[in-house]
Amino acid sequence: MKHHIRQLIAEALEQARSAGDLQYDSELDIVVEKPKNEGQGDFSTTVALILAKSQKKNPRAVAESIRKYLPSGNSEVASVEIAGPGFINFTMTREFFLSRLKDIPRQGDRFGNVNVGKNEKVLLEFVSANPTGPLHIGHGRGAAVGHSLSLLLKRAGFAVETEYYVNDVGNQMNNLGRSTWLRYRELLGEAIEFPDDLYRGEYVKGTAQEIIDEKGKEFLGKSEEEVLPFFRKFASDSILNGIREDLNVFGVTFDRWFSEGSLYEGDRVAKAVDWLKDKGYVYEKDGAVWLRSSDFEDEKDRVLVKQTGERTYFCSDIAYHKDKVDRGFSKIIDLWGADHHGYVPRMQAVLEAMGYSKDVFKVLLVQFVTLVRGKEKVSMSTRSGEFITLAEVLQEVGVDAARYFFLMRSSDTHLDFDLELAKEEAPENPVFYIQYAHARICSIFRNAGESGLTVPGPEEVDLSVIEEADAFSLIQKMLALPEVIEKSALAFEVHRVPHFLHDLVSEFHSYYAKHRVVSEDRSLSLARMFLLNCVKTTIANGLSIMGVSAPDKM
RNA sequence: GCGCCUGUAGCUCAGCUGGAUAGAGCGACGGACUUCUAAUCCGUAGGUCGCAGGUUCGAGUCCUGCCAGGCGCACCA
Repeated sequence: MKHHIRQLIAEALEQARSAGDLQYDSELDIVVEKPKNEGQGDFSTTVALILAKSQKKNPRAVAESIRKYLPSGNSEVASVEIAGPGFINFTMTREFFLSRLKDIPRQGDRFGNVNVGKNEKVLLEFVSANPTGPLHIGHGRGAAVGHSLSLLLKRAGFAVETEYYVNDVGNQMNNLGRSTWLRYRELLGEAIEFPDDLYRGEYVKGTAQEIIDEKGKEFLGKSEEEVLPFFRKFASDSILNGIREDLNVFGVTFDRWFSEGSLYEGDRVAKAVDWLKDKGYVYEKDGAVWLRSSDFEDEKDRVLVKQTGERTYFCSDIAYHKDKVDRGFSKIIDLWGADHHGYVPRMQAVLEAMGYSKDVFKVLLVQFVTLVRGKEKVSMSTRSGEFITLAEVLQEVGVDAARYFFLMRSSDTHLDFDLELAKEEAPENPVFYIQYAHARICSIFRNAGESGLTVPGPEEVDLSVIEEADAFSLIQKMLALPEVIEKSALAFEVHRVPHFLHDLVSEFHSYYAKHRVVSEDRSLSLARMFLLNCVKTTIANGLSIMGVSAPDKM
C-alpha cells in the first residue's frame, strides 16, 4: 500500500526534476509513513524535509514543487496537503481502501506475502543443541524464533531451508557415554562416586534404565573401553530422539539434521583447513595449528588443531560453514544463544577468509529467558543439571502460549516468561486475546448462518455501505500486513508480528463492541461480514507465521 | 580490564532506515452484559525516554563520555 504512494511520489519527483523545479542526482530514499494524529491524512512523506537542504530552499517550498505533480482529486487520492515544517500528507478515497480490501479474500492464506526475497537461497540454522541433554527453556526460545523466522522469510519471498547441526562427536559424547555407564552400574547396585565433570542430570539415569530394560546386566564387569562405544551411541541417540520429539510437539521441524560427524567422512574437515592454508591463513605454533583470524575482526588467532592432534569444535564448524556456502546459499543465518556471542567474530573471520562478503553470513543472538511465576523468579541452575525443560513448559502452558511468549519480545532483550500468565485463559493473556478475536469472528459467522447469511465473495459484495471511520482504520491496519512482513523479514525481527496482531485485534474488538454485524439491514450485514472475514484471514496468516493456532471456537 | 546486548509509566515491553503532541499490556481506580462469545469494551491516573555533552531545521532513535544490569573473553563444545 505504501509502495503505491511511494510510486506516486517518485513519479512526481521525476517530473519536478525534468521540469527543472528540483535538482538532485542520487537515488532518494522516499519515506512514507502513517501519521499518528487525526487530520494529517492517511499517509505522509518527509521527502521535502530531506530534500530541502540540498535544494537550499525552505522545506515547504520544496513540498509545494512536489505537490504540483502529485495526482489528487481522482478515484484514489482525495487530496494532498502540505503541513507543519513540510510534510506532504495524502488523504485517500474510500474506494482506494475498499478495492484493496477485496484483495484479501482473493489472496487468502497468501495475503501478506511479498517478494523482497526474490527467491534468494537462505540457510537458517537454529537450536543445534548438543545431544547431551534435553532441550531447556532457552532452546525453546531459539526454536520458536528460528522456526517463525523461517516462516516469515518464506512469506517474504526467500527460499529458506532450515537446519539443525548435531554435535555428535568429541569429548562431550564420551562424557555422556561415561555418565550413562556409571548410572547403569549404580542402578544395578554398585556404589558409585559420580564425578563433577560428567552429566549429572536425572535424564541420564533414565537412559541407563532404558539400557537395563533392553539389555539387562550384560555389560556388568566389562571395562569402560569395551562398553563406551555402545553407551555413547545409545545415550546420544536416545537424547536426540527426545529432542526431536520435543520439537515435534512444539511444531518445530527442520529440513535437515546435519551431523558434525558426517564432516569427518571423506576428510572434509581436513580439506577445509587445507583450503584455508592455501590462502595463507593457517600456521603452526607451539605444536598446534592456528587460524589467523586476527587478520579480520577477531581479537586473536584461534586454534584449529590442538597439540594432542585433536581438532577443535571451531575446526569442524569451519568445514560446516564452508559446506553451507558450497551448497549454494547466498545468505547464511545462524541463530545462537547470547552466551555464544564471543564466537561471532571468529566465525565471521572464517567466512571472510573464504572470500565472502560480510553480509553473506549473519549471526542472530537470542538473549536469555528467565522463568517467572507471577512475581517470583523460577530458579534454574545448570550446574546441578536441574533446569526447566522445554517439555515441562509445554506441558504446563501449552504450545500456543509458549510460542507466543517466546516470540513477543525482541530477540535481543532478555525475556521474562511468566508461566502463570501464559497458562491463564483470561484477557490478560495476549495469546488468548488474539485467538479469541478469531474465534469470535467464526462465532459471528455461525450465528449469521442461522439467519441464512454467508460471507459474500469479493465480486458480489457491496462495500459502499461501510462508512464508519473505525472500519476504515481497521482496513488500513489489515492492509499493512505485507509491510509488516517485509520489514520484519528484512530486519529478522519476528516480534513485530505479534505486536501487529495485538494492535489489529484490539481494533477489531473495539469495532465489534460498537457495531453490530448481523442486523436487519441485509446488505450492511453482508458488507460487515466481508470485512470481518478479511480480519479473520489477516489474524490467521499472522498467527501462522508464529506457529500459533487460530481456533474456530474457544 | 576488553567486547556484545540492554536501560522508555509502579511492573513487562513497543517505538519501523531521526520527523508532527512518546505508545501498548499488566497492575490501580471508575463504568458497560434482556442484544452476534464480557476470554470483550469504554474511561481516569501514571513519563526529566539511565546521566552529561555533541551532531541538525528536528534526537527515545545518530556520535562521545560516564553510571547500572546481563552475557562473554579456552589448545570446551
